Amino acid sequence: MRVETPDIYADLQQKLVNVEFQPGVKIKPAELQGFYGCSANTIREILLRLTNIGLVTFEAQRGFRAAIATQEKCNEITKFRILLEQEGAVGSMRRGGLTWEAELSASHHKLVHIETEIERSGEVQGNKALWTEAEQQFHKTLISACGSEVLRETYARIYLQFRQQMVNLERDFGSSYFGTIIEEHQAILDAALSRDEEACKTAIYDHLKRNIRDV
Amino acid sequence: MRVETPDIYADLQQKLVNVEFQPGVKIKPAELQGFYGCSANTIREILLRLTNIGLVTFEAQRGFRAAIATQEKCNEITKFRILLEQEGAVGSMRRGGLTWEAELSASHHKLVHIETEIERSGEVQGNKALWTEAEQQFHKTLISACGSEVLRETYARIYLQFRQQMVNLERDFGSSYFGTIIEEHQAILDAALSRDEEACKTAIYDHLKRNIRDV
DNA sequence: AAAAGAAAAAATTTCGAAATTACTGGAATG
DNA sequence: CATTCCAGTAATTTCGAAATTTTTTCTTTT
Repeated sequence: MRVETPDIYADLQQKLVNVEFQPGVKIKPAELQGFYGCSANTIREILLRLTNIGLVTFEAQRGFRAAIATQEKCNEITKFRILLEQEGAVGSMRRGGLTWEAELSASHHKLVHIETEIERSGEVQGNKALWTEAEQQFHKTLISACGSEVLRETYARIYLQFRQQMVNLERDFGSSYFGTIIEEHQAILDAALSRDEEACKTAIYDHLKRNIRDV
Repeated sequence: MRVETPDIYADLQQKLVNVEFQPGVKIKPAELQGFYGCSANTIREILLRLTNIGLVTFEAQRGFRAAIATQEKCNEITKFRILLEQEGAVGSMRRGGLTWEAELSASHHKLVHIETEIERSGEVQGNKALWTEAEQQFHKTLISACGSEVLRETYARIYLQFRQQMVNLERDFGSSYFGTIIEEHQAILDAALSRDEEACKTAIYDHLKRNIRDV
């Protein structure tokens, strides 16, 4: 197996986000070297870059680990995500035009389609990567017209950390879960398209509040 | 000259923040290697980590540059900094106790001392590093009790970028500059200590708004 | 038997060089 | 005269191994 460095980066990111490395587990360049067919140094460099976005932790002389968060930190990530998403959504509602509305509708449509399918079939595991991608796209599109690249980049980081630490560890992907999620995404879409800033902020909060838990 | 890796990191960060590398200029590991007495690879790794905090840009196969921002991006950084600092300050006002108040007073006292000295003597250049440090400490302390490590880390990044892109490029360090700054810092301190959230948010905005310019 | 210490093993970090890729300046072509 | 092509040069990226540091294991001591 011979792949380019950017592909290795993408693959590792995807594996981390989807918890193929258990949070807290050690990640040794020398072990991945064989799998990816490159030197340990190249892996090291990639891991160093993944620490930038918070998916990996790095301690000098002690190597890398898949990031692990306490419940308190999970709460921080969630609250911070809410702050950024509310700010970004409001920005988009003020500056976004027809193109933004169309893109938001489109990404929502795709998302609902996948969520409905999962709810109908009950098959979560096989559709998770597909759903992850669509969910990210919807939220990304929501804030895409906010006019701040800086905000979007920070949001992207936090979103991945959120996913790594929470979505995949969700206790209950049971029967009613996707039904609820569908409603929440609908509420965000409706508020955004009708340019109701307060309603949209509330909908975002309601969508994410389940991840804030008592310590 | 033989130094440890963390020292090289700190030194380069300090140089970048204080614009000893002009924004946009190429930074070549092979050239710094001699100065720091280590291999080019070590420099490369350090630069990679400095891209994490936005002080350096990296493009595959094209190496590193001191980050350079358009006026638009400067505006984004400023607005984002305002958002984070307002959120953090409000958090501190709600959760911070006597210790926080004392630390804030202390860092403000130091800052005012330096600013007054600069205003009196007119000697900016020689005191800049000292002032930079004190200014950062004050703002950092302001949000230190907000209860969110995630927010504080993001703020730290943005603060450094702000400094790199703006403070050092400030057109006018003239006579009245530090007088104005002193008043603004005082307004922030007063509002924070009296737990007046709206006044504090306004004071933060007023302190930073000069950096938002028309494109 | 627990704690401290020493030796061995494993992992991380640094290095110098080889391989790859981008850049520069000049010659050939239209 | 401008443009493209080509070689030479310079920079970046990758590599495998050496040096350093941490971790583990086994011995010794209290």
